[in-house]
Amino acid sequence: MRESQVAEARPYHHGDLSRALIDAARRLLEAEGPSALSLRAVAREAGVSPAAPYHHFKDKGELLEAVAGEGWDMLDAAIARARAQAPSIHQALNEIGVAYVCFARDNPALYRVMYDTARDREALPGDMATINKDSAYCKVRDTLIEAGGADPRDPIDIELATTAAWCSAHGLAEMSGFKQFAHLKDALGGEEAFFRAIFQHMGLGLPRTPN
Amino acid sequence: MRESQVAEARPYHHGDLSRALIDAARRLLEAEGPSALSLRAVAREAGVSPAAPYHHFKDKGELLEAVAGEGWDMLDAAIARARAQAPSIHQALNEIGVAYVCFARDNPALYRVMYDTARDREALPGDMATINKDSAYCKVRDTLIEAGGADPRDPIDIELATTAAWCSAHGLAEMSGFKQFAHLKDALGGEEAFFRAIFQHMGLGLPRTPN
DNA sequence: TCTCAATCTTAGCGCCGTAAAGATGTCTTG
DNA sequence: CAAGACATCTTTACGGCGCTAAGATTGAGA
Repeated sequence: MRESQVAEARPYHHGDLSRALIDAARRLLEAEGPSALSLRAVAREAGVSPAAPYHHFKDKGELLEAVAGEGWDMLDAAIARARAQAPSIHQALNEIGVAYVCFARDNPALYRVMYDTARDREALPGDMATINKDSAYCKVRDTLIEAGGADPRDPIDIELATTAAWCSAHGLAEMSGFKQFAHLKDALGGEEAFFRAIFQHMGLGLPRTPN
Repeated sequence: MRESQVAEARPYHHGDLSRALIDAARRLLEAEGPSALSLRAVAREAGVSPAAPYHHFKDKGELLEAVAGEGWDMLDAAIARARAQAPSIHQALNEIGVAYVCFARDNPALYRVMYDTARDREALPGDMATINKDSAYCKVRDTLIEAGGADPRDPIDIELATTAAWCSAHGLAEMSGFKQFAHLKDALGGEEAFFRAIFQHMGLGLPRTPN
């Protein structure tokens, strides 16, 4: 080591700062929470000046969008895994739901950023169907049809059923970290059991009876 | 008018600044959105100096808690109205759900503040049952029992069913403003029809069939 | 009336997002 | 290989933020 400098004096032009910034943001996000994620802190974490990110992202929002994008990819992968491992089609829906909520529980800050950035934008889960055939939304939709929870010949019904399932899971995901459920989780023997019980009550994908 | 001053030079000690600050916050919140709500802006809106609020609230969070508290009161009232007006017990659940989501749609920024402050705290909807017998949570729970969606002799089942319903509604409420549902809302002839259709698919409070 | 405590203001700290302008290194073209 | 064009990064600076400390003002109780 030619210098006692620990960070060994980053070279000329850094190489791939976009990548480094996104990684730094994700690190900070899960370590300190969403409120602590400032653009300056990200730059600090990546070892560059506060203005450097602006050569790779238009503003803070655009960096967060990039972070959120990776989040959606991770979520897609988790849903795919859950669906592949489910023993039956009827269990698949519950497994997908549990996987969804577990993702939110394990990446709470990332999950919030994903929806915060999706809120304002034009594209959102419902629209992902048109963008990405491997999206979690499509997997939920197809599983729902296969399980008999939606009429495969009625596009509106399909979208409604998928949206209903998605919203239910999102609601639980948003509240999964709330401390008041602690006694329910204890009573049921763990968080996943709690999630499963809630999904049971939601009756996702079950044939609907008239009201 | 003794002065061309429009705001006519606020008197000695203002009178009830807490109240004025909460009102100013709510005004700003719905006018400019949650991100625009700074403590300084609230003070400006109320016509006092940036430091004045600190004599009434420990910090920004405490002011937001006060705002959120009024939000929960408003929500309780809306739920009570919906339940009272429902013609049948089975329709009551759907009406409550629709009222809940309409509240979130009509007060989006307030709704976010309500959950943002609830997230960190110890108390939350599930816990409100112990605090306020008139809370929306209790109304949902009682209606659920009456409709046969929960076993009245199983406290755990009651809480699970209520939580499931609550989470479903919250999920839809959170996403109710997403622009991608526009075509569904159009196809169904309005926002409320869309909410109703989603709740229909969720099957809230219906007797559950085994999985 | 005098004092005191509550309330409000001014001033200032360090943080933030962002813009403008200068420095530094790479790439292209002759 | 030289030289200018270009991308990338840094420095500096602006206004706004949450919050604190110290000083001014005022209403209320002794």
